[in-house]
Amino acid sequence: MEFRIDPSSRLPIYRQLRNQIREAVARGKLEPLQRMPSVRELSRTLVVNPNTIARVYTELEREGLLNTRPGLGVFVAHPKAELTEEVRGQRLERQLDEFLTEAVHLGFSCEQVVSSVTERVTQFRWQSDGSQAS
Amino acid sequence: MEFRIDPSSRLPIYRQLRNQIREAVARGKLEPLQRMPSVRELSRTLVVNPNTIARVYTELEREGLLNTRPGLGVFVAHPKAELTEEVRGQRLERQLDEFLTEAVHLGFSCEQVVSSVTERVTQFRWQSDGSQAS
Amino acid sequence: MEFRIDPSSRLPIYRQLRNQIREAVARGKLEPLQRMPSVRELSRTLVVNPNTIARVYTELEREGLLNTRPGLGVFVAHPKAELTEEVRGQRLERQLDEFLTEAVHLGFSCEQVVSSVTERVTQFRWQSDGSQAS
Amino acid sequence: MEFRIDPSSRLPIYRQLRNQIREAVARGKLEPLQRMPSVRELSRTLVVNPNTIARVYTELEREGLLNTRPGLGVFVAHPKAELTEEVRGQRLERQLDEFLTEAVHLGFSCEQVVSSVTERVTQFRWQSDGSQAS
DNA sequence: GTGGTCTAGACCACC
DNA sequence: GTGGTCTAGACCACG
Repeated sequence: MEFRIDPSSRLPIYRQLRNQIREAVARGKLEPLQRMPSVRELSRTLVVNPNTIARVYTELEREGLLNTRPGLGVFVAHPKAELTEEVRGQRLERQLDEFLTEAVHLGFSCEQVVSSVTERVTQFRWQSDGSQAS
Repeated sequence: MEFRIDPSSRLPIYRQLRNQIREAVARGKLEPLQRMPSVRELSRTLVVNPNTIARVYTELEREGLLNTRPGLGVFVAHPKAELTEEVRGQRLERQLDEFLTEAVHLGFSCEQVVSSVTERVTQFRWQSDGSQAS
Repeated sequence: MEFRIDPSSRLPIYRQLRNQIREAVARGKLEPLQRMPSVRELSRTLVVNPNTIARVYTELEREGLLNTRPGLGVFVAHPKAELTEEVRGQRLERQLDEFLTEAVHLGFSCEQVVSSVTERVTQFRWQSDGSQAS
Repeated sequence: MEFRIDPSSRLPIYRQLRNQIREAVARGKLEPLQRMPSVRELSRTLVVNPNTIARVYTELEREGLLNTRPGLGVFVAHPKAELTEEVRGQRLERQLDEFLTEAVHLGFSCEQVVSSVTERVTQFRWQSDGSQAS
């Protein structure tokens, strides 16, 4: 995996990196048990302070996406959904409305949006249906 | 239209309000030429610093969503998409990937996501197809 | 509320403070909507680096115990349980076993432990029953 | 006895193992005079560095839970509570408050907590009352 | 070697 | 004034 930081972005470095890792996991480009680059290593390659990298890893661990083993390194975790159905539904809806709002203001039509979704959705790693949701 | 500030959100007040206005326009709850509440009025009803409200209006005017007519008030603008086809496509894609990433991590299945979209999409005000921007 | 840091403790400063805040909330000594001391203020009174305080506040916000409003300060949040019943049950059990293990090694009897619990339990702020649990 | 290391735990290996041994003793699954697996043996079965196992045994010997007899192996010690009544009480209280704090934040009710305790308490090996320690 | 903690001090955004 | 981000550099614990 390669990550890239855009220093000219108004988005803080740690958020850029965090988002990229989250997306990579969601796309299956990073798989469970896989080892992440070490804090110092990523720090060197991205030319970013080690503390900033460590912060990203710490946050993603708290979210359950990564596991860190002291002395060994940081690893991609097995997915597990710990949230209530209600909360999960609310969050999906909120994200969806944000997306649709943006799409409207960009001037797209309903059909264009739906077809974008059905097309793009194939690039991600989904739970098999039935497992856990509303 | 009613707007609400959620103090428990980590999102700054001005962004919460800006997002709500953008969404209201996208949903057709605010229509072109409609008058917005004055800065002072909104400031009172939301119990928010007038400077903060003014900032929101200013930003939305820059985005082309609102028009300020000095002495008369602030009005919802007619939509106009000024971006190139390429930029619009990129932005939609980026927003979409963000949404899909979140959906994966929330543990939803592909089918659930697609059905949420097709259902929710009806609540927004879309361009009729073909006309899409320019 | 008063917080105290024991520099001679092997527990990191940020964990000491975090635990104290969590316990204060659980005991009702800190109530929802109440304002927390500012980062800089706590930093001065505890003679601890502001970054360390900020870290505590950030983590507690992510846990849902605190809300931070940029420019205004940090506030105690309204409680909300977002986790699955299953996860909640597992965590309670794990904490309980840890406690009981310690109690055994300290040489207490079953009766002494149960009476300690029933007595001590009154000092905390509980959900009314029925609301949400196994 | 079987011990298991959970890689997805943020707890260092040596602490996971130490806790498991302490809990096993408290539950009576490990009894006084019983022989523990050798350092090399445990190292192989858990796929853990021998130094790490040795460290655990050393620490538990210092705590008085284990006895090492050079050339013979490591054995579970006879329990002996050497602490003063005051210290024991303080420690129990501290552990208990920690447990109750967690329970509150998980959203349990008072009744649920008490019933969990009275139920779970039967799985541990308690001192008969009166004799409590010394 | 790995990650975790802490400090000092800078600069920015929010209200 | 508030909190948020980032850097530099130190020291410690883990395996």
